[in-house]
Amino acid sequence: MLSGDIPPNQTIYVNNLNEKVKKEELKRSLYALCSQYGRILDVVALKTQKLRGQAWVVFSEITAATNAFRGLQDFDFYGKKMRVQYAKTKSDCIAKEDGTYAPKEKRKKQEEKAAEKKRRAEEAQQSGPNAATAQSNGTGYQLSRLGKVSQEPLPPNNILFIQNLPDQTTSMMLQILFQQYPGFREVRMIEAKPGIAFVEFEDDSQSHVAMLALQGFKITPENPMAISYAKK
DNA sequence: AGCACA
Repeated sequence: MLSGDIPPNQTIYVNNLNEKVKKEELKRSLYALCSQYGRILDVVALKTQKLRGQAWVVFSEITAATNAFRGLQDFDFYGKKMRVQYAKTKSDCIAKEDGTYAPKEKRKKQEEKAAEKKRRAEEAQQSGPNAATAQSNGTGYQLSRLGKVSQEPLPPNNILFIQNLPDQTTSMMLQILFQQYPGFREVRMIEAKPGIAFVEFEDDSQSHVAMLALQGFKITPENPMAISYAKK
């Protein structure tokens, strides 16, 4: 078995990831994908020579990690099959929770950190706040956004209309989520209209299944997506 | 292939 000798851990270790994906997007997409299995406390990814192509997703429960471990094995993610294992050690954010956290043995890692920081600057990517670091939200609805969500009842349609998406959402993120449901065809986003998207399925019943499954799904903790049928 | 986190 792939898990080999590694005992269950509430953090999963994922590798064989597409190294071309920018770090922030990678983390956000992993957050979105893994949220289906439970509450996520943190997503860690580094693009250093040694650590690119890998990530750690920290769940609040081991059971969630176990479900993700099984459910996401070989999942097609940015064109590569995810390989999932349990992490070998406890994540810092967990250690901090249970009081066992001990600051690192410094030096030697410092150089790596510095290099990473430099790389990040070169990447010159637009960044948002934490995003994937998530959690501790409670009821966190963004009222300004939700106010804009229209809620008229509409007749079934094979095309879904998605609202209240966070600004950093990409069509690839939505594809990763929606392609898990049968009949998926494509995602369409409009540059001029942030926060919304259209997702097309082959027929009404298939779009309905996806709508039920992903209704209220949070790509970030503040943005539960509002899914309705598109207008004809 | 590669198991980190300020």
